[in-house]
Amino acid sequence: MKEKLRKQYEARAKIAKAMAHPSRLLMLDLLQKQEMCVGELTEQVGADQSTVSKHLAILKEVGLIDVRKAGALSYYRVTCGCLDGFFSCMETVLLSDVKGRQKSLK
Amino acid sequence: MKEKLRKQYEARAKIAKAMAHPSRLLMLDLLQKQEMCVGELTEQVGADQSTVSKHLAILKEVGLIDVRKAGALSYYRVTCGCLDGFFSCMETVLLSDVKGRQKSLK
DNA sequence: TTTGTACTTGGTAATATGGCAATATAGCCA
DNA sequence: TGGCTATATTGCCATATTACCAAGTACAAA
Repeated sequence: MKEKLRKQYEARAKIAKAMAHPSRLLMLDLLQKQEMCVGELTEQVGADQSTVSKHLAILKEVGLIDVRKAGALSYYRVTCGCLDGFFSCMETVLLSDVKGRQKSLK
Repeated sequence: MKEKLRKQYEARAKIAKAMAHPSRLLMLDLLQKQEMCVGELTEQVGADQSTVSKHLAILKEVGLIDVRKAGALSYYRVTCGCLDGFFSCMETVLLSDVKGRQKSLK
């Protein structure tokens, strides 16, 4: 059954796609350190509140973040503890990419 | 200097974006196990060869893969060894997401 | 040089994404 | 209830992605 594999890659791609935006990466980074409400995030990100809300919906949709509602406030936080691995791997790729480009310039 | 941080998130987002497609994830998975030429990948992915070639260019652009040319053939391979961490984290998110959804249905 | 194989690149149409403004919804307090 | 604050949703537009076909390049064998 090859169908199942394809669906698995699609599911993974959704997660990667959810992370494929600088604002959302910043938000994940912030929310990993501590939970924050939309207003705080909006200030940090520096975009329109509606835009931030949309980004949050995307991250929540794939399960990367979760909400806790307290009155009129929505506190978001990261659900998984493995994001640091993601980020450090990205840094590795970025660094080796720089090295690779330098080598190819010689 | 907040500018520098923003650029870092943009750089990371490019990597995430490069991975944000099921075919490219499959290709990364395959190329991590062994290097392959475009023809072999095309067969595995099941898309047009030009499409596969473009996906490869995207992955190469961000430094996730590298080429080795042997005559008329182009052998691609993954450059970094930390992709397994990526994939397993994605699985974690997917699993916890399923659990979360089940819980919210109760 | 001609022919064939292996890739890559350019063109194009369909679809998806990202941003802001405007509007809607929800909780709180007077 | 009415008004205020905090979020979420919707509409619309500009831009980005993706896929395929067609055309182009590169290497190799004849």
